[in-house]
Amino acid sequence: MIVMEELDTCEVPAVDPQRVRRVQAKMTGELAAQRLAEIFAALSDSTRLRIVEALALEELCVCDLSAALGLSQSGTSHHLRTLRNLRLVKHRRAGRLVYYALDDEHIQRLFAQGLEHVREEMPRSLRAANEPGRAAGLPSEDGAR
Amino acid sequence: MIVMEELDTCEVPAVDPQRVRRVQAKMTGELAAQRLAEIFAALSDSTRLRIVEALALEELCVCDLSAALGLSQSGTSHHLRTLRNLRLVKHRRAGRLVYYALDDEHIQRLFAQGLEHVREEMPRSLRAANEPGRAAGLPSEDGAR
DNA sequence: CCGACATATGAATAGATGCTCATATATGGA
DNA sequence: TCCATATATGAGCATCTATTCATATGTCGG
Repeated sequence: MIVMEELDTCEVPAVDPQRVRRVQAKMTGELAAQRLAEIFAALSDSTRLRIVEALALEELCVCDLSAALGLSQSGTSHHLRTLRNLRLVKHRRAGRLVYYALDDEHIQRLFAQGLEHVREEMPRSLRAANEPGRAAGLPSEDGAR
Repeated sequence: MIVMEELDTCEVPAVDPQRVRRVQAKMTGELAAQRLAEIFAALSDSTRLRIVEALALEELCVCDLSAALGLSQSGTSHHLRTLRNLRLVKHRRAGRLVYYALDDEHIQRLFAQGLEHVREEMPRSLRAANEPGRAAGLPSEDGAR
């Protein structure tokens, strides 16, 4: 039916055309793939992942988030914008502060699911993960008060 | 205990030091975050996502995969290497052909979970997703046989 | 062993991305 | 209104990444 002139667009001859067609018929399509890729891209940066993990624990304002992860204010804000644009986080103002939180549980589940996979592959290296008490240059007990 | 000299490493004053410490204590740590980021990075490309989706449907050799998605042989191979390096796909030889498949269900679940999220956000645009019968330049019914 | 086919890989290039510095916006208090 | 604080944003730079082209490796049939 369709075109047919452009059979070998990709110059690759199919070994099993039936299988090829079967797969194509079930594929979701470029559009959704691109949208999904954007979401995974947002999670493809370790810094942003840590932000997501922190926000999964509790709502945080930008400065506390920066402090907790040892990031610059600017960098934190840029990352938050990325997450915001994809509606992965939501925010609310409280005076001059802006509190961020995960927008829904989907991302949290994605994160959890991924972590589960990682844990299986890093049996021992995971041990070194949860460091003592500080992860960056945080106020340790009496830093700021 | 620990260092303490470097309190304001990030130059950002914490609003609620207690909350900051609480979050830090529960964080997984850079290491796991980086590993996880690598995995999400592998899924952050729409082409690779389509490869994953195709392989989730059924095992495919490189040429059929290329044909199904309309990709060049070289490009397909490069992407497969990326996925292979992260142990997201496994492969087996069958003569000159090499068949690829997802390595475990973790990735499939990640993909499915992500797609679920996307579907919620794209109620109507999703309709245009599953195109007629061809997605690339595939053999249409009698192309190669 | 040789030619054909399937896959893998290296190099080169164009485009995307994270980080930092400087600055803009917004809110609250004097 | 003016200043201080909290956050957002734009520009510039160094780095990474996807894609393509050329070529290498590996397997089968003769």
